[in-house]
Amino acid sequence: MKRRVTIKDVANEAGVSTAAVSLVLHARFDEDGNPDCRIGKETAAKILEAIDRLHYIPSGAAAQISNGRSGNIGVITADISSNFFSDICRHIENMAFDAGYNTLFASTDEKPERLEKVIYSMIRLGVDGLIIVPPSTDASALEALEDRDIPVVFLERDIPDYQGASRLLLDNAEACRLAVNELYDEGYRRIEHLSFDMDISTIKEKESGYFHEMEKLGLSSLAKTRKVSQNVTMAELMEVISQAKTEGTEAFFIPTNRLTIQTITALAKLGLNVPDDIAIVGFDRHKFFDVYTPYISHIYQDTKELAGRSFDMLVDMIENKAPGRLEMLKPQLIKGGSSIKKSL
Amino acid sequence: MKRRVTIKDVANEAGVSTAAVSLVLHARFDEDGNPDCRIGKETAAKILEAIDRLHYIPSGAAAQISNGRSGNIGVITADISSNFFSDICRHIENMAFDAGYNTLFASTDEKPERLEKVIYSMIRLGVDGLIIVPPSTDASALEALEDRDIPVVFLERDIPDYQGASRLLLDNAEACRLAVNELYDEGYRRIEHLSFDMDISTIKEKESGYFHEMEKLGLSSLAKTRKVSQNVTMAELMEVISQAKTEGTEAFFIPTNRLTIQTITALAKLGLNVPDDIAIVGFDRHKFFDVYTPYISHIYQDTKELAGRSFDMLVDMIENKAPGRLEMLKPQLIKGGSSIKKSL
DNA sequence: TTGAAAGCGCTACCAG
DNA sequence: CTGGTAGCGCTTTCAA
Repeated sequence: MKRRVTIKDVANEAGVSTAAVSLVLHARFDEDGNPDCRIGKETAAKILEAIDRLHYIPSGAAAQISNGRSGNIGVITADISSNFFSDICRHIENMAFDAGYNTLFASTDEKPERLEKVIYSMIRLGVDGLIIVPPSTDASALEALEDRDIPVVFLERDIPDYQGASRLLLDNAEACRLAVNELYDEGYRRIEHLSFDMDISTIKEKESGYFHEMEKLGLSSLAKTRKVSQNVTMAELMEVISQAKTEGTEAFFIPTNRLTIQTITALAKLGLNVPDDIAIVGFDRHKFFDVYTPYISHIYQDTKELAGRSFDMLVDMIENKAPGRLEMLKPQLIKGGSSIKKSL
Repeated sequence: MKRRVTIKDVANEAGVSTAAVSLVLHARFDEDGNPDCRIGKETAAKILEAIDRLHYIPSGAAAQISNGRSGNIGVITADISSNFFSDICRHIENMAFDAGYNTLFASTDEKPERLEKVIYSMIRLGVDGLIIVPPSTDASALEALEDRDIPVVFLERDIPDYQGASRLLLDNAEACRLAVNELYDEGYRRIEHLSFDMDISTIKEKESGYFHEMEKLGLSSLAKTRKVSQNVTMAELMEVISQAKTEGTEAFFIPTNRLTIQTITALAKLGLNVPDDIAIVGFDRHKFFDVYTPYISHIYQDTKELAGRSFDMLVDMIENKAPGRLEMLKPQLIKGGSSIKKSL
């Protein structure tokens, strides 16, 4: 069995103390090879050589235990295999890498009870901070984080009861305004809201935003929401849609990306045309939109911006002990053929 | 500043030694509440209570440092935001979770030089084993793993020069046979191979497999491969395709998922029809296929099986010191409308 | 400019 | 059945 190469081995090899090695390990060097710490240039060079020769890689665990910082940040989303979230994860991974952090990912599967377990794992592993897309508005799973003063950024969705976190949220009222008005302006009236039945801040905001807009347009009497379970089967969704079609629905505002895709699929299977049979404004972009005809009109939030700003907020909290703050992201409407004027 | 709750605090709170706490922490309990270690039922209960009261979470770092095992496995893929890989990651995450392992993810972006950095990070963090989708056939980035005898499983692609790893690979010769023959049987003759220009074992195997099949069918004179950079732009791809169309290409066998999607997109933008203008057999499934018409014929490898078998192989190596072994996965042809008989 | 040594939280061995 | 204690690899103070 091979033994781990430790800092001691390096110290021996270079004929110095472990302290010197540690110092050099964390030093930055100027162009002459001088470290920015109290170690001579020659000594430092000897040490670097020894590190190289022995293929030494310091143990993060040992470092973590002795100085309290892990250099890890955790990212908890609903599902890392979903398009929208894995995109965000990827951007965070890149930024974190450049900033010298490691990124740990985990998925909740939208199950509140998994959040607690995942947080437990992350704390066990050691994280300096966490970016979380909460699967519900329930704050109880975060107790362990509060206990430990671990900085948290809520991304895209909020847990209003949890104190001290930062938040990066989409202006959902504005998103609803854009979506509903787009359909209205193109001549649709029986505009319905189709969404998942979930206890998530954004889902709720979008629903009330929708009703609010319909009211402003004087369409309260036509306003209607249809909700499906997040595990909805294709057959069930098709049933819901044909039911709607029978009742005269003209357009759907679908405020989640996954359901947008599923609905398009269901419409295709039902042989219904977009937008002639049902017009659509969806939410978030999907690679898939590029190939589908007509192009799906959607509310767009830039994943790169989402990732970048949430990461910056987190690092600010970790490194500068910045207090939690709230930031809003402005949604954009991307127009496509799925919401163009009804041909009568 | 709040202080970490440690095993000592728990020991004090319960009035026992840290050793007792550690034992209880790792014990399993039968239905009577008896731990499977030499600790009395009452003592154990007291300890569990203390753990609960103090919201104690053990430090993985400290555990790792004292017993050498991290309980982590690493999964390195090309890009965690790609459909195919994130699917695999998700399945591994679930299995690992159930088996008591944590999963660490990282992406190489198909850049060989990033593999080395990512492996460095993983070793730093501590991993008991690694599942790797290599970005090239170059073994040099894995030196650090060899040094440390860290078990490795290559998934889907191989690095033939690296000794001692396990491998779970697709039978690419069979995949090519299925794909080319499907097109041949449907009446296509000018079947071309469209792929990325990359130094990856599977890409090369698929290319030679394609030529081999064309030869067996007596179509050597028509066999042709077109290669594009993995960063190909839509404009470039469209150019390649219209060029091919001009030259009389009837069908493409596209042995990577991403390029399959990109090609479909390009065809749509060029106003070319599938399969009448160009027939297609792609590789790997994409959610997107469900909505696209015609359904894209493709070679299918089950991500869940890929994930499950590679994870099992890895755990076997970690826990039973099993030697590296090679396993093959049989591809399947899923028939869709994208390869049906040419209408003359 | 450098080294010695005291912990960090935990496990595992050994003595009771 | 239980507790004391010596490390694990690293960082960081304190002395030299």
